[in-house]
Amino acid sequence: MAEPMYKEIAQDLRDQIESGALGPGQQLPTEIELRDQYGASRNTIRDAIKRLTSLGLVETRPGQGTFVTQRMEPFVTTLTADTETGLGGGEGDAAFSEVEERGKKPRASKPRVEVQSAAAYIATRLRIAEGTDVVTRRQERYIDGTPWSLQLTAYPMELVERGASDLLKAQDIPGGAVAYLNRTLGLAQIGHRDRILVRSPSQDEALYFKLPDDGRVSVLSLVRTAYRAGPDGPVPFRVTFSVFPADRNQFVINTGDVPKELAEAASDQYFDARNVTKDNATGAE
Amino acid sequence: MAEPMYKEIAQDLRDQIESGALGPGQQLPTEIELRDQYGASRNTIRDAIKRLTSLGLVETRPGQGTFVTQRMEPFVTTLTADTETGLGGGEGDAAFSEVEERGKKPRASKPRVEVQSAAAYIATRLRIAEGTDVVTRRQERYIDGTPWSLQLTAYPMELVERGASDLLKAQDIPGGAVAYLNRTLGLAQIGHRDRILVRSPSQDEALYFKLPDDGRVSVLSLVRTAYRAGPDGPVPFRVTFSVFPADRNQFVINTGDVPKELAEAASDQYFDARNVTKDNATGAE
DNA sequence: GCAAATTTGTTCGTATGTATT
DNA sequence: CAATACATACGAACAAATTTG
Repeated sequence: MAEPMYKEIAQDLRDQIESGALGPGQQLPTEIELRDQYGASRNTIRDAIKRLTSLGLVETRPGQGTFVTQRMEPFVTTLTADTETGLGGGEGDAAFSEVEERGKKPRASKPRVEVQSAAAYIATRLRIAEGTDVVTRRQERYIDGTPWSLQLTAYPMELVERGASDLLKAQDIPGGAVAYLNRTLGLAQIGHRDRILVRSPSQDEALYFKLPDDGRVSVLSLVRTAYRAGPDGPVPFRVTFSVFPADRNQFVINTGDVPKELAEAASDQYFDARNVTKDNATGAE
Repeated sequence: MAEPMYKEIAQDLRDQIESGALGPGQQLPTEIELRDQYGASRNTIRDAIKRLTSLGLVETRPGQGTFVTQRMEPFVTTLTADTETGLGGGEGDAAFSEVEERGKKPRASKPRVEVQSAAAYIATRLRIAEGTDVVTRRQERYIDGTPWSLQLTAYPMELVERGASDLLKAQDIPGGAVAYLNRTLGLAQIGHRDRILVRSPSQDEALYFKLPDDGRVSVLSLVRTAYRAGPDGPVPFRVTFSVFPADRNQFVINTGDVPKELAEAASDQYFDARNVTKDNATGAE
């Protein structure tokens, strides 16, 4: 009984949830009922519930009650490119067909195009001088009406000057920008590098994705730099920053020869992964 | 002033932190001082600080004070395989050299080997019947003494029976298990598929990684299924489950031809990524 | 459509415990 | 051992959101 009361209560409720005694979507007893059940004050009960909320196990709805969290059906994005289109990672038309294959309704906003002088984080990745003009194209993606990702792609203005004027149009580029640049400028993408990290959402991101404003749902940030051939090795010509809420997204990376179909459902993945480290922490080195 | 007081106070402190007025590691005023500064009760101040804690912006140390969070230097793992060894994703020796290249001291526990009948989450991925014997090898990895990842790999017992008896030894397999299987059984890995998701840590994982016990730091779960050639397409022969705390890990995926060196530091990555969606949320579709 | 009842949210005061210096 | 700072716990009152009658 070394643990404080609110943690004991939280643990007790947690066990009930994880054992399935309290199923997803089910309502917990009210704070008053729990107060009486556990013989604690309402504030202590609230501390216990706050803990469960922070763990993502329950959510409270003012005027209604406290409910066991219902997991959203995650969507799976394949990060490795289709070798023909050079796409992948939720880009352009490739993302759309991947979504549609799974019986969902994808939608993307019209791109918002801007010409701006490159900030450091863009300039570094495109290996151009800070302040050089770049075209940025911003887009949001939805699946079945739920906001799924935010995306910003930057191209050196030089590509427009050389004839790729459609980059400035606030319209989707049919077949994708990579194919367009190849057609128009003979610019071939020879590879790309993705960089992944997880962080808590900015306030804007939390608002846009309708995430709880206390940062308990992380976002996954994906930065893709695409390269064309150059005399001294690959040269970057495009950088895309994507943001995905971590509670509704999974990612797949295929290397070499792998089966076309995934072996297991996205929803399984979540529960399976928890079993792995069961006794690991206690194990000595 | 629609917002409750504790949120206003939290926002004010948040602005100070994000503007740099309060730098990493710096101590905030004590609860009593903040109470006087803002003219609120101590409990309200504590609510504000709890919010900042949940956002990962500050951490409190009993008896000492509240401090702006110091970010750990993230470590970067390359997920795509070295085509020669077929490794990648923090596996075996490949992981070690990647760590050492960056001037860190890697260490891995001796593998803990078990023979067990395959649970569903292993059997599905190896396409074997549930209950079939599998060899599991568990390992923990450290970088400069900090626990960095937990890993469990499962092989069908059939591989041991066919002669790969070293899989049962509680020792590292020099050159990696993939090379060993190739040497011993002529079993060539032709590809692998990674599956990534982010979730809150289990209690064991939080303990092992010394993460705060309220689940505010997520873990990234990586499931890698490796394939060999078969008459009807790729056949899985190995599945690895890895868990990485999201606050100290980044990942890189190379596709096609890309520069050897990364364009930017791991620590930049974090801050850069936040700038991207600045005005995105407010923008109409 | 409105009022009452229910449920969670916010804020305060107070007392005492625990960790660190 | 004393002082300081955060942690736990209780009680109370009122506010805000939602459902119900």
